[in-house]
Amino acid sequence: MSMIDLSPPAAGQRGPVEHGVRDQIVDAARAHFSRFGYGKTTVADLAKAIGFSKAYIYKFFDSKQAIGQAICAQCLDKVLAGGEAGVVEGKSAADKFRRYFNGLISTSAELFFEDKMLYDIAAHAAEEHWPPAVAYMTSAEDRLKAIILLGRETGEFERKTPIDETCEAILLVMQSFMNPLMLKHNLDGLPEAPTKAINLVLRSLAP
Amino acid sequence: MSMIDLSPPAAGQRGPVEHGVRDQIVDAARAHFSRFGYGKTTVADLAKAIGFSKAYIYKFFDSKQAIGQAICAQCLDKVLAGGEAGVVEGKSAADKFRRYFNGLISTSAELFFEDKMLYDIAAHAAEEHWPPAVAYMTSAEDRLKAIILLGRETGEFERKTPIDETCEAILLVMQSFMNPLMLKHNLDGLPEAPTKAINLVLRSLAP
DNA sequence: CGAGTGACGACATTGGCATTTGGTCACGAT
DNA sequence: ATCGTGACCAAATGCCAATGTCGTCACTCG
Repeated sequence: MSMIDLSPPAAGQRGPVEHGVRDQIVDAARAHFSRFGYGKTTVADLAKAIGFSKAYIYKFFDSKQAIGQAICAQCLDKVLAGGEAGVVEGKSAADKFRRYFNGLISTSAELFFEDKMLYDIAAHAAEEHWPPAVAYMTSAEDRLKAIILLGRETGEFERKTPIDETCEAILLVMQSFMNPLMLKHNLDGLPEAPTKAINLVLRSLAP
Repeated sequence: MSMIDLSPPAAGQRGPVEHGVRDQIVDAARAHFSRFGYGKTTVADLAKAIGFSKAYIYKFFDSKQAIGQAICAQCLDKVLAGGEAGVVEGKSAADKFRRYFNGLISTSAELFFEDKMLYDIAAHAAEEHWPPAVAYMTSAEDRLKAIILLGRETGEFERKTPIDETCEAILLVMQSFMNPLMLKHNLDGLPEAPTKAINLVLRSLAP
C-alpha cells in the first residue's frame, strides 16, 4: 500500500521545501487543529508549540490557510489510501470498484467520528474549492478510470459509453458520499445507503 | 397540470384551518421572506402588514418557524409541479424520467436564481429535516416509483431489482441535484452535470 | 362567546469598543 | 549568507450592555 502524494506543487508553501522545521509546523498544526479546531488555534500557538517565533513560520508557509491546506491534504491522502487499500483486495473490477468506494467512504466517516475538527477542515476545503480538495477529486477520478478500464478489458463492464463521461457521471452521483461537505448530511444512511448507490452504478456499468 | 398538495396534516398550524386571515398571513410572509429573508423579518412585521396584532398571528400558527414551513411547502410544491409538468410531456417512461428530473432541477435552480431568499428557506428545511422537506422527498419517491413501474410494464426498464431498492438508490444518487441544500454546491455544472447523472441512472435501468 | 390585543418575561441579536490575530519588514546574531 | 526575531499595522474577533424578538396570557370589546 503506497501512499499517494497529491501535493507536489504544494501551493501556499515557500522557503526550503525539505526542512525539519516545516515538519514540526505541520505536526504541531495537526495536533492543535485536531484538539481545538482550525479557527481556535492561532499561528502564535503553533509558534509557541515548536519553540520559534511567529514570524519564522511565515518563512515556510504563505498564510495560516496554507497550513490548513497542508493538514487537509494529509487527511484527504488518508482517505484516498483507505480507498486504495480496498482496491488491492478486490478480485474482479466490480469488486475493486465496490471496495474502492466503501474504503473512501468508511475512511471519511471514520475521520468524521474520530477527528471531527480535522473533518471540518476537509469539509471547508470542499466548500471553498481549496487545491487539496480539487486534487482529491482528480486523484479519485484517475483511480476510478483505471478500475473501469480494467473492467472493460475483462469484459465485466460495458464499452459503449465514452470512458470520460462514465467516470464523470459516477463521480457526480457518488458525490453525496465522497464529498466531505455532503457526506456530513448523509451519515444517517451509513453504511446501507452508499452500498445501494454503488449497486446502482454497477448496474449502469453492466455490459 | 394538477398542483400536488403535500401539506394536509400541515404541522404547526392551529385555529381555524380555512380562514382568510391565515391566507393573509401566508401571503404577507411570502412577500416579506422573499424580500428581506426569513431571519430579517419579524412576526411583528407580518402583523403590521396584515393590519392585526402580533398576538393574533399566533391564533393561526404555533410559531414563526411554522409560518416558514408553510412558505417552504409552497416552494417545494412548485418544484414538484415543475417535475410533474415534464412527466406529462414525456412519451416513453425513460423520457418521462428524464423530463421529471430535469423539471425538478431546473425549477429548483430557477428558484435559486430568482428568489434566493426563499431558496435559502428550502435549503434550511432540508438541513433541519423540516416536515415539508421530508414530504417533498416522499412525494418525489412516489412519483418516481410510478414512472419506473410504467417503464417496467412497457419493457423499457429491467425488472430484476426490487422496486423499492431501485427507487431508493435513484433518490440517493440524484440527491446532489434534488436536495436544495446540495444543489447549491453543484450549480456550476448545470445543466450538463444532472443530464450525465440521469443518463447513468437510465443505463442502470436498462433491461 | 369569539375576535382581537397590550403588556410582559425569557431569550436572541446588535452595535460599538477593546483586544486579538494574521501577516510583513527591517534588523540582529551567527 | 542563513537563521531567526521583536515591533508594528490593518483587519478580524470577542465582549457586554442595550435593544429587539418570540411567544404567552389575562384581558377588553362587541
